Amino acid sequence: MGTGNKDTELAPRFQPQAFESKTYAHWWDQGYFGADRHAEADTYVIVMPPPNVTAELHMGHGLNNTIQDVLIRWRRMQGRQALWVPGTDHAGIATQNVVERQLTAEGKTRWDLGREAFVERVWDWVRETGGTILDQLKAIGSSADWDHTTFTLDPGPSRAVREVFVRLYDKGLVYRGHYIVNWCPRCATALANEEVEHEDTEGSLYYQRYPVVGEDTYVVVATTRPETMLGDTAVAVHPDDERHKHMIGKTVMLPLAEREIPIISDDFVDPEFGTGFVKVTPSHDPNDFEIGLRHDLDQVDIFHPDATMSDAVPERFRGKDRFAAREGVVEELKSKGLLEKVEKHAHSVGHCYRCDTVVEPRVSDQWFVKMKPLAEPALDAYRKGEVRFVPEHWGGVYENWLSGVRDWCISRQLWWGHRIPVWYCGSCDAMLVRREDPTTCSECGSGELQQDPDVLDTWFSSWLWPFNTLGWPEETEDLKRFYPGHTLVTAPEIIFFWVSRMIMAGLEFMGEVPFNDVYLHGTVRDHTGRRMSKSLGNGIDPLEVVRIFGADALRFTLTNGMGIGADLQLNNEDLEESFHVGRNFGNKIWNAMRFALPHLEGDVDPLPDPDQLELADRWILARLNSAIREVTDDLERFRLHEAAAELYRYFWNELCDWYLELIKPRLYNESDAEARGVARSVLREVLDLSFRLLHPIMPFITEELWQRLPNRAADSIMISAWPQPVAEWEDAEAEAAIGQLQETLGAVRNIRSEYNVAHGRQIDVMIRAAEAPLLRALDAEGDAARRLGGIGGLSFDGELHGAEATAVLTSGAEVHVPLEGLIDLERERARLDKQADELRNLVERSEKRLASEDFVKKAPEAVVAQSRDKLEGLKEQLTKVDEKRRALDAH
RNA sequence: GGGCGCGUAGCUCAGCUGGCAAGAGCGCUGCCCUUACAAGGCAGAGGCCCCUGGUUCGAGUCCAGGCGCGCCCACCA
Repeated sequence: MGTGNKDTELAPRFQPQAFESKTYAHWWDQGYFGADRHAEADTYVIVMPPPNVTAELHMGHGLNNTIQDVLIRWRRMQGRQALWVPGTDHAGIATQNVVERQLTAEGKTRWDLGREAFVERVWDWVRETGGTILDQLKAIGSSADWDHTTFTLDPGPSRAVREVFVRLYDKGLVYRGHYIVNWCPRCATALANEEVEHEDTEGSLYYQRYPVVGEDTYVVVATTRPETMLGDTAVAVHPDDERHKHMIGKTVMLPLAEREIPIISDDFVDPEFGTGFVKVTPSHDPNDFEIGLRHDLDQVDIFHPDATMSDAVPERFRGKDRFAAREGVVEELKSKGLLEKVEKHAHSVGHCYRCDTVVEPRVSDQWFVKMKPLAEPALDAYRKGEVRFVPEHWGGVYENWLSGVRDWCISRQLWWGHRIPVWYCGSCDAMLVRREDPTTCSECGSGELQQDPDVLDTWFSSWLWPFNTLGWPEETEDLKRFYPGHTLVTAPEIIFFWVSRMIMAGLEFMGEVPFNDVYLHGTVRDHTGRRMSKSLGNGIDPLEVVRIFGADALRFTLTNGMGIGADLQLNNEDLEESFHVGRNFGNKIWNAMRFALPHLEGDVDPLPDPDQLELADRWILARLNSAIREVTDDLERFRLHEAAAELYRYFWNELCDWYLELIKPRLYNESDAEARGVARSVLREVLDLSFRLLHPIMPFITEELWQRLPNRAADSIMISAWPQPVAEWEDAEAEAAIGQLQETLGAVRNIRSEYNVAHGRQIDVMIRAAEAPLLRALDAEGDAARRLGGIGGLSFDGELHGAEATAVLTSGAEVHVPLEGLIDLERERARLDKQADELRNLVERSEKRLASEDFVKKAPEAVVAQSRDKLEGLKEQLTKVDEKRRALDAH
């Protein structure tokens, strides 16, 4: 970086704590996170799913933001004007609940404080804790443009909310209605359908007798909620129900309440269920509400907002909680002989998604958004391919939901949030829907205006996120330049809440979808498979992981571990087990550089002409090319786990295990400056490009090490160019040669290991029937090969005596190791027999395949040819193994 | 009631458009503190790819059915 740490000595261990925060601060100071709205390049925009403003970072955030940062860093390196827009959400109901819980602990309620003081108290809490999470995101390396940080209650987004409300109202898409909605008695507010979580519950079905007026008989209704009978205003049967249709028009006496209610007929009733008679409670059941409208039934609201019984019920029940009332009702019915029976009954019960209280359907005045007109374009856009989902099947979920979408209840009886921009005139009853606060009534001039007490659903501001963060409704430069964006990274559970609504809002207000790709990642789980959550106490604190293992280890582990659309399991009881792979990989990278650095002192020439390169150089460049191709392709297809795995494999098993070892002879040989120079140039180049490939996933260590490389092309790896494959680096010849060398050394090492040849002891190796690639490799990399195999004398095509350990390679080349005194003939026979068995097996399979006329005729020619070659090779291997085995017998 | 996902080594999982002599990490076994790395190196053991049928020259991969797990939606009185 600017200061340029040029130490050639690195600490022997990777210690991320030593540089991560310093590196991050430097990036920010240099302004690398911002996109230039005036630059020519194509943009790449991600809007961050805004975490709740008072949230603390958990692994879900860690995963979500790591993915986004990988994509942003990669696209930025590709030269796109990459903008990642961060921010926080006021999270109406969630935040209000937190503060209410604080009040509860103090023995107070929000009503004790009053609206103004309560909201001020929430603001205090937000000021105290808000934004913490953004700092925590920085600790994991997030390169969001913090200058664009937005809070959903900021003046801009607040203006946007009003603008949207008024526009939709003017279009008739926002309306006020007296409907039955989901009501949370604890939060004392309405909820949208999506905010209700259904849980299967083993409940009871109560069969209750309602005496028929004027007759000595009764009808039996079945219900899971006996207490609601106090609000019944009818009993219904199906119009075609032969058993019961004669009852239509009669009247029953509602027990306990002692009210007379009619028997009516309605198509809704399923004659198969229960007795065929249904109690109708228009105030407390969505279906009954509809029936009530059709038949003009009374609505008897038997609950207070907190679900205690209201004055509409007989005095003895008043004030009781709904569940206590249920018991009371059941007891009384039983004692009066009006409870026929009780059956077990499985059904699902709705719970508030924020406090888990059982939701109560309740009739009230609420504001709604008419969804159909907004949903149609959103469906179209999806069907035309303007929005794609990864994994694809989520598109079906999106489509399904939008196709059957119901109107969206957007008013909340909360105090924390965007106030509904509607005023009611106290003198002429006019309703004013305004962008700006009115002071007088436009109808009558009165100043007696009361603003609607409710606030808007949090998602009513979130759905504008892709453009309200860019200044909308102002026609800002940002908006023109950075809308529409490109990728949304989030979890599948908010497809309904957020993803689909953003698409609707984008189309409605901007005329374009807000992003093209929706990447949906899985859930982080603990080692027992449970979702990690605060309430379960099984979470892992990402910051603790950063402290112990570093942000890069965290990021690598998350990226590498999260298969596309799959969940990620981590062990919250053993952080070492979960994160050491990432940490170890960091250490490997660190040590590769630690090895390389002393060899890169002084001037390092650029890559020489191809004809000056050694075989190993050509090989690593070809392998690097392949890594560039694969990693880029994986990122393009959101296959981050495969990108990570490929990088791990390439860097560790090719670059470190082989290339660094192969060039050691040249690097250590000071007497051949030219050969050493070539190795240094290639080493520098390969590390440079490898660090760049690694950078999106492991930004800190790559920056730290890249800064120490000579001949850097940029001030920071963050803004260096993403590697491109180089056509001249393709080199099948080098790949074949080194490939055969690897197999040869593998065979030698295997023999050493099988015969427990001491590590320091050199052995002679004789190779017979080597093909050109292997000869070439042994010629070019002989010194290294000797070192890696602990080989003393290397000879070719000599006489066999029988007392050698032998391996036959796939090319047919034979590796013989004379082991005077060490060789155990029995053991060697067994080795060869095992090898021969395996080969015979393969030969058999291969022959069988080729013997099939269908295969030869129908399979592609290349496949058949490959199969023939393979068989030939196998046979040759087998022959040689057999030969050697016979020679051993003769010995 | 409808829909979706998953079932591959002891564990956690890759395996994308069918060509696999089925992979990785951890764990396990043996040898090695070889001057980049013991957070390491080298060598190895370990698999009815859930079951049954089908399509195909060829199935871990595609199709159908079954079993087992998980999730989502639904006006389940």
